[in-house]
Amino acid sequence: MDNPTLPTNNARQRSQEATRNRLLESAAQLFSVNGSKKTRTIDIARDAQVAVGTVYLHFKDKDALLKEVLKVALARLKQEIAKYPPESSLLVENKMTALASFTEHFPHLAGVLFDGGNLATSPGKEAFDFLTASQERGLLEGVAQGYYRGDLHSGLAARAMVGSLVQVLSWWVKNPEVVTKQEVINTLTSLRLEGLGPRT
Amino acid sequence: MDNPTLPTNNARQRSQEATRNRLLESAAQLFSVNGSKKTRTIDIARDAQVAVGTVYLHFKDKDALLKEVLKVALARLKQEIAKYPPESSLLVENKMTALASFTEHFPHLAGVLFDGGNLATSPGKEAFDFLTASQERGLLEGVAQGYYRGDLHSGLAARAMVGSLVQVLSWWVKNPEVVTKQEVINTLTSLRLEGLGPRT
Amino acid sequence: MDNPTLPTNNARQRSQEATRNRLLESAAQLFSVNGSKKTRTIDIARDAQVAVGTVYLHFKDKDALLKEVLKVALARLKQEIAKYPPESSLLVENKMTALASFTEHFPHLAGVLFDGGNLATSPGKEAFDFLTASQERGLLEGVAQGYYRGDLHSGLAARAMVGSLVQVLSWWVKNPEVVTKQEVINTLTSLRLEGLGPRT
Amino acid sequence: MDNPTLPTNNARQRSQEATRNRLLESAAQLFSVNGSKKTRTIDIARDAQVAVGTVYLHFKDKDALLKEVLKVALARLKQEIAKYPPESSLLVENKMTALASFTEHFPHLAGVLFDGGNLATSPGKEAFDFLTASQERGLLEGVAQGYYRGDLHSGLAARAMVGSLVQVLSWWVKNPEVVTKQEVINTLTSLRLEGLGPRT
DNA sequence: CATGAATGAGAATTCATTCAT
DNA sequence: GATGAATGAATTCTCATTCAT
Repeated sequence: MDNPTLPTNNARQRSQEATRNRLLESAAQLFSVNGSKKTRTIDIARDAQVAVGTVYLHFKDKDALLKEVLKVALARLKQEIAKYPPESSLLVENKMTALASFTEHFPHLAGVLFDGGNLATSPGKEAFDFLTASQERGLLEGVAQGYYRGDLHSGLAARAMVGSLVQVLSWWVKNPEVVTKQEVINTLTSLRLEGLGPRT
Repeated sequence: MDNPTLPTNNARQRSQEATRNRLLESAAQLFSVNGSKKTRTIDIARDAQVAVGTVYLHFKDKDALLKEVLKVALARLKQEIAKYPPESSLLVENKMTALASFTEHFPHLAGVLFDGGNLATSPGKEAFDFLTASQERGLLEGVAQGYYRGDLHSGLAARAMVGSLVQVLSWWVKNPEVVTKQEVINTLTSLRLEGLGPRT
Repeated sequence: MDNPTLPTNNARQRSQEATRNRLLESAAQLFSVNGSKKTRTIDIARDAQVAVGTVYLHFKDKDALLKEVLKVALARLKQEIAKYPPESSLLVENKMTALASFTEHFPHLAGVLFDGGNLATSPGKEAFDFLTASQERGLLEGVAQGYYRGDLHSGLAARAMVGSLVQVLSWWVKNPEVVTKQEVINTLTSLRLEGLGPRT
Repeated sequence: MDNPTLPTNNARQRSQEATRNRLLESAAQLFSVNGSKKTRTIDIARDAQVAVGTVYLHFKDKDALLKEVLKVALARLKQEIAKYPPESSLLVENKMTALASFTEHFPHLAGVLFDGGNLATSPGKEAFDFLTASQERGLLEGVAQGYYRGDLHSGLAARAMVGSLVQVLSWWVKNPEVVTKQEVINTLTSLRLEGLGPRT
């Protein structure tokens, strides 16, 4: 009943996938700390405990590896956001919590995704556009339902919001002990809703 | 009164300085578009219409050139801010206007200064810290005087504010025709003061 | 009479040999099209529908595979020539027919055997020397018997003859529809015997 | 009247061109002896007494260098052929002399140009086609004027002739001491005109 | 001072070969 | 025997920096 080749193949496949994942993780970590340009492929390989050639077995070249990291990061981010029911998307706090959780669970992915330098690549742009579009959509919906003010340029406001998110989260990645997750969420949420104006 | 050598020297000095300035401008432009790591020194030289060697006549190395660009950018930004009386520093609109004017007049410098990748380098850090500290100081003052709410983590809030500034302005640099300067100022100002909450 | 293991062994042996032959064929084809240096072992394996490792089960290394291909090619060529009675070896037309038949039946082998690049390697040299020596021998015999002119440098003439053979046949391999086998044979034969001079 | 910059520029230009030529020569020599694939760029650089980087200063990559060598070779060959008056193009001996002279004066270029492996590249193909077309044209003209027989497939015959030329000349490059230039010319000429048939 | 060809250390990439499964 | 992921030496190619003119 057992074909002697199948288990082997499965084991191989599993180990291959494990190697690929290790490479993605190592790359994410090193890219997020030093930037992709300053990270040498050999360092990624070493960190993942494989030979240099193995990097090229799994990814066409260094750039393809970066793109794949960004792709994974975006997927994980979407996953995290999807945990909240879509009808609650207007609740700013939920969105901020999702973003903070993503950053908390996948700090390296966040570090790469929120890195300004990577936003120039196509998957980086896609990620950035996803965030901006998502913010703009939320803004427009809120305006339509009377929750938000309608006098702002939506594209500009969306960009401003993404800017603060990205800035705060990428800083938090590197300084996780300075503030708590809750503080991050609270600050982003209330700044967004009320700005700096005094509580009424 | 005229010494035949003096004009030559002056002319030389002037042309020398002109070359240096052209190099700074070319570097700023290229750095702002492609990032410093991806910009080759030979491209800067070409853009400034000089030989590669000339770059090294004016700057110790590529890194020194980047530092100088950031230094100039920061100086120009401070200059712009200094145009407003210090006692009015609390007026958010003035600050935003200064930032927008800086971006308008020196788009390439803004592009470099507000680039996430460059903010990580040591001279970039100084610029970033200046911005953050300036925001945080403004925030704390405002809180002390009762204008601003006092329940936010000041470092976090400052970073969020810098994030939206940087994001909006660096986007505006690349899309100057989409929104007017006044829209940029208004959006940043009212988002900061009132957030997305509906007008009362 | 039949041992249950024997058929298995025979089957194995047969499949083993089949694999080896597939590898030789794939190698011949790829070598003949792209040259051995530009052909990757993995491509040979893929073409033969086996894993890379299998190549090394049948051949010590890539070079041994090339040598084997050339050896097989030379053997097949000799086989084809042997179909004609030795006493008729002087009949140029017979030789040409043998060469054309070899090329027709084993185009890939001909492609490898007649490839200038491969003729430089040690096993290629053997093949090339066989061809040249065979031509030279024929020439000298013909001279001795008064059929051929005796004023040519035999080595040089032999080389020239091999050159035209190789050139024409390797071109024919790639353009089989342009000329018929008979045209190839006729052209080679009469060019050899009479040159371009007008018929008397 | 003398601009102090001009002499410098000229000297520079001359030295640059000299370096480029040295690189072309070294490449031709090494390619012709070992083939382009087995020749390392660093060896070319060493042979030309420059650093590796210099190779890439003058040629986009290794392949561009090979193509340039082939281009130069073809140009020189045409030059040699052009030394004879066009109306004498029917004189086979003149053509053979031109080819032999080219081979004699530029053995490395001949070695590369007549290498089967290089005929796959576009400039190699161009060179080969030039030779074949030139042979075919001569053949057709000769037939028209009644000098040559008209019963051969011209394309096939042209290829056969190119084959013997290339073979003989590339062999002569590597064995210059075995036969004299005159023997080469005589053999090629009379084989072409009369074949192996006995003198009448 | 300015030039730009040359340098060469350093990084990316390839691919024949191995070996654990 | 067969497999194909992994290896790493070997090679190509890049680019900041120098220095003779």
